[in-house]
Amino acid sequence: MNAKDRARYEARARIVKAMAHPTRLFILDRLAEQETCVCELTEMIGADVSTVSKHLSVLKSAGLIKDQKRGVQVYYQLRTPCVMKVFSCIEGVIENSIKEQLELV
Amino acid sequence: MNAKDRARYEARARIVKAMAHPTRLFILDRLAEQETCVCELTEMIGADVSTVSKHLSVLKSAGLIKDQKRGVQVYYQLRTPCVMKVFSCIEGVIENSIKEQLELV
DNA sequence: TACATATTTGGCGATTTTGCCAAATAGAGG
DNA sequence: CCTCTATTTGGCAAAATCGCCAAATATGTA
Repeated sequence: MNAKDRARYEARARIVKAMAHPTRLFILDRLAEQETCVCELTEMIGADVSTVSKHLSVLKSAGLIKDQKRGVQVYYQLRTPCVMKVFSCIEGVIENSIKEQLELV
Repeated sequence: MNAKDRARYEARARIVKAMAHPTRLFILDRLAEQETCVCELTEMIGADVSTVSKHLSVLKSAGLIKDQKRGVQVYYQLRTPCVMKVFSCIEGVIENSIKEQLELV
């Protein structure tokens, strides 16, 4: 594997890593449905605001979401809808695993 | 967010985390093309065999790949082809980011 | 200006991840 | 049985991630 390929996989990994957390997956799921402000997300998630804010900043630096300030509040939006396709793939993997475990019994 | 939802996002995150490493993304990419043995992957990646083996075990426990022993060698295969869709989504995110950076200039 | 609310940032301890080495395990062939 | 090759596992130190608290910042309002 040459340097160029290595760089490509690292770039991809940066984005996948940004998604690799239950709270961040929840945020993406929610934003796919509708844009939401930090305070609302914080309430839904039930963690410290600073924690939620940091998760948002991870998603934003990865280019997955964008923000828009309105008054005192900051609304976050999904930048690309294809994130949902990723979810359906993941669900497929989970279903496969469950099926297989049933077959073993 | 209730306990059931929380569990669902954690299950998803386990799988996304399994993909969240450049070497593991490379392995998935390669296996999508053709099944490959550990020794071959190790050579392509250029890391210690034990390192590659551990990466493979991460992908396997997540249910993303499966192995098949043939003689002394172990061949790994993709368990679901939809991983490639994830890649195309990721590429889209990367392209969006690049476009936007160009617009800023 | 002073105050209240919303959000981000700095920092810290705790946990997890990563990659290498060394050692253990497994199968093929002499 | 012994040896060689392929692979996995145990263990450890370095690096990254996580979540909370405290403090800083920003904005709307009295």
